[in-house]
Amino acid sequence: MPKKPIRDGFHLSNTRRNLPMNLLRLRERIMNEFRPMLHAHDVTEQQWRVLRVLQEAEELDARDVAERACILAPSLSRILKTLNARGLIETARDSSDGRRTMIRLSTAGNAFIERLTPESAASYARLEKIIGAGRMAELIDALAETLDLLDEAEES
Amino acid sequence: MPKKPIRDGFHLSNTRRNLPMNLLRLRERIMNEFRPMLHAHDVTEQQWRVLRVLQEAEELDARDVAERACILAPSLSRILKTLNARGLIETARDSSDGRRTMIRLSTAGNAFIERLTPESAASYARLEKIIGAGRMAELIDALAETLDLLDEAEES
DNA sequence: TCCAGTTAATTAACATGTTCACTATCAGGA
DNA sequence: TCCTGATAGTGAACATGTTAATTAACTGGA
Repeated sequence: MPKKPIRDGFHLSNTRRNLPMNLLRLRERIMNEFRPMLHAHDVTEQQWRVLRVLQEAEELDARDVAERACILAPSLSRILKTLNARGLIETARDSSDGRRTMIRLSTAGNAFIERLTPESAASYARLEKIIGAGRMAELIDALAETLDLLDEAEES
Repeated sequence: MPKKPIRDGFHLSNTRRNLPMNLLRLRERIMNEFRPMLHAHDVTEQQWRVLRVLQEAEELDARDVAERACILAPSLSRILKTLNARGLIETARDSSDGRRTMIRLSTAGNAFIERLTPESAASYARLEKIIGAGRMAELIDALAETLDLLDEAEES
């Protein structure tokens, strides 16, 4: 039986020292840098994530898009409908598995991304200047490593 | 003029090395640990954040609650309405400033939090075991420091 | 005192988050 | 072949995110 004293077994950590809260707060501040740009081009954060994930992968099924963009399946259904109606993506049933929907950027979608990329890169550069390139890289590494730890723990 | 070569001025960083994306991904994994508990007690993430922020502060106006819980004013309006109807909080107009709404936990609200605290603490402890207490503390510090940097930059 | 400018909060409208339910499809065995 | 179970995707319902517009209340001067 562990004997080490716990200060207060039933006390919640202060929200200023709370990991999920700090992740949320930092992300909010950072997104404030990007939101005006996205809004000016009439895309939401989530739509932009979908487009970027597609740009990286050429073609993906909906499941992979959802996972990579951190979007739940029901939300993705609606987002894909919107992006499709807007002509930014193309969808097709997988011939080898009738359940899957394959998704890819359209020519217009690629052009759209390229139009926004300079602004996005500029915002990112501003952030990097404030945070510091070194610190920013360390933070990204720390986040990625922690993600890996959670993935490993999940498999057991 | 800086001469250092930029690999591609108009190239977006890979989403696996993207700070906002990693913040989002890690937060999602972590919240997966807490969501079942919140759902079992019929509170949303956001409602829980509001309750916890109130617990820390005794009494706050809506503006402070919104800022501390990372919730926008329109969302908070709806959430307060829900929590009030449920008897977990009490609201009153500020006597010295008719615009402000002062908010505090009700007795039932305090009891509710205390009922969930053991489960929440247990989830947090599980996470800490997976991530490592040291790494977790470092990560929280790094996030807090980065937040401070952004705050300072904003003031100028 | 009056008024223009600011702030706190709410409402509206649309997009997304979240869980549940449901359909269609696939995979593996009896 | 049939059946059970698992997977991909969608629809529904309610809560929240996001921006814009609105109302009420405060503030600081002319």
